[in-house]
Amino acid sequence: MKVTIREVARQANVAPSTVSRVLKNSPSISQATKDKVNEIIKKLGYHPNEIARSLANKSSQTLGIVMTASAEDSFLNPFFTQFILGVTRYIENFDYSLLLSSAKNEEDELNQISRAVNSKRVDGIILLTVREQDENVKYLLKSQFPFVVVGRPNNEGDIMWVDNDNTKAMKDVTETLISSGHKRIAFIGGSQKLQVTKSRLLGYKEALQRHEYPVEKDLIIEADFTEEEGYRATVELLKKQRDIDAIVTTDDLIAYGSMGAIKDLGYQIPQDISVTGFNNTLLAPYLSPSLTSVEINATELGCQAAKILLKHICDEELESNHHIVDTKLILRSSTK
Amino acid sequence: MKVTIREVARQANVAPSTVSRVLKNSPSISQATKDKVNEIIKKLGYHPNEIARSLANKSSQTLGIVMTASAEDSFLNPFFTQFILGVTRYIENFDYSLLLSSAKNEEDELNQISRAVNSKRVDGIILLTVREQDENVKYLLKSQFPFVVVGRPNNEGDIMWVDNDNTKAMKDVTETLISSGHKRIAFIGGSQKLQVTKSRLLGYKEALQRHEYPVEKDLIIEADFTEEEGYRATVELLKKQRDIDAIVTTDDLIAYGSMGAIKDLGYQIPQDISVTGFNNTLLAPYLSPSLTSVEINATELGCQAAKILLKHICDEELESNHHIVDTKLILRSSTK
DNA sequence: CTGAAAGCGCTTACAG
DNA sequence: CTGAAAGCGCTTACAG
Repeated sequence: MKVTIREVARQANVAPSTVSRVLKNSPSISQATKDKVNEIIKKLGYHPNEIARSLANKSSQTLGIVMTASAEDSFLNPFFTQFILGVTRYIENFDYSLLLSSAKNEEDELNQISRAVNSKRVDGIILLTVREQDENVKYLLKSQFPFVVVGRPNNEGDIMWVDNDNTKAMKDVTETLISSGHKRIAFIGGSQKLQVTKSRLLGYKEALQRHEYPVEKDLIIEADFTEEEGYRATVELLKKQRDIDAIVTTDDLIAYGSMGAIKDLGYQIPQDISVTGFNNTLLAPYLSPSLTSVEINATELGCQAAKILLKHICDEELESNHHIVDTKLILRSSTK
Repeated sequence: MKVTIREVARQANVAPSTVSRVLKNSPSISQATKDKVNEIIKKLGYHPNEIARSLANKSSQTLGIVMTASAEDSFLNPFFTQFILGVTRYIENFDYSLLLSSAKNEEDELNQISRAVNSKRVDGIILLTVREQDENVKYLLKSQFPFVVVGRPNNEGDIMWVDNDNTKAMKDVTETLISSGHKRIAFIGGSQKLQVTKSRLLGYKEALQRHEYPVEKDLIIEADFTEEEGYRATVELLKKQRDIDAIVTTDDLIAYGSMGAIKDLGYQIPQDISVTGFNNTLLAPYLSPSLTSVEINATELGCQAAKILLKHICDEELESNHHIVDTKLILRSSTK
């Protein structure tokens, strides 16, 4: 037999509204009544129906995440799982849940998002990516629906976001290489249209300039986030240029491809050329040589994204509309 | 201004119940009325409130998954992400959603599960693991709540499950090695208390017996699912035994550790000793030599788990209480 | 083919 | 300190 608030009320000889107040531990209820009601609750094993609660409260106590097409195929990256873990860990303290949906492709993302928004099943949404002209962001802004994005958006002021300090992270990498004696450092990054590439490239340049190294255009090269592209870019680089003694990349997979090219061209890692990755994926410790990379702390990003979004939803004061999560350079055998 | 079914009804000059029927495309509504109502729905951008729907229907149109403690820390395994993807892809065709929660540890799992059950927020639950004496399973059984588990349970008859045919998979691996001329094949597996280890060990034995190879106790060794344990087990094996020319393992990480030990002891892979992994993790293609492994099709497992559970929830006829997902042996350079 | 009414299981403003 | 009533936004059995 199903037990509802009415049944509890009946057996406790009180009104349903009283039971409801006991449930939220309202100060206006006498201790005696609370004890009596709680006893019946326990006896009957009563648990409130959260659907009914959501309807009455007009709040689903749920956040939503749409797995984007791009997030899916990069299974190499533990990012998604770790991020989710950070989110769930944080929100369960507030009795919030996480609703997940997956988009088949880029266009499908908007469907998933609008469904989540319109169905009233979530109180807020976390976007795992931001694009240059982001339709998802535009839609959410127009709908005045609470959301937070992962990654630094163009129009920073308007929306909430969490991200690493990519510029600082890449500056660290480059400066570490400089201080260990590397003289000519190349940069292989993703599309320079991406904000994340821009930021990391900037960090690379800042480090060079700070140490009065020239910034050479020919040492900066674009590659997609694949092994093949890392390989291609590295071959291109090493065929034309001499004296390169380090290559920094913006992704472990690019670095892996790069390492393959370096070996194939007869160089040794790190004796002749040092290589660094980014994102500290599962791969990094298992490559040979193991790959120096940058840990981005995805769990912490998830936690902070949830935190900022939840605060906004609960109308709490936000000190800032964003949060920067620290990175950590993990030194391994691919650098000297 | 929020738009509800009442507002649509008012503007269309019909009753809310009629709008509701139009929404589910009830055959008892005239086409003229449907057209009229649909026009208003479109004009107002009306979307039903799914929370209210759930309450009225007593169905949340949602499945739940609890991330177990063990699932979390094996980030090497893309299993979780792929599985989730399979689930979401399948259920969205039925307008179902996926609710995710994470357990801090083994005991916390039951909390998460009972919360999901009692809150009425999910119509069914997917368990990512089954244990020997599984409290979660007991609880769900007692609650008469729909659920499906990943992995073959002890009391197969009672509950729904999806799994690979681990026995067949390992038999394939072993027979492939036999047919390529390997003479003395060792087995390193996880705890023999685990059903999955038992099944894989059985496959190994069946292959040997079928080809009239002796089953030697000394060639079968237990190790945890870590690199270190794979290393330890392999050293133990190779120190005591001669003429081993292949080692099959039940996990890529064990295989990775094993490969390290083989190299350190001065043997070549695969010339002297072939090695195989299992689960075809992200690692496998990137190791040197790249690792032969067994693809378990986690996405398909997720899809089938969702399918069987959804059918049960919808009271559809189930041909079977379980589903076996095919595995695929991926041959790479670690075997000859 | 359509509508009025009751109900899903809660919450909360109001009254006492 | 507590209760009766109305409401959250839907659905569906019943009546016509």
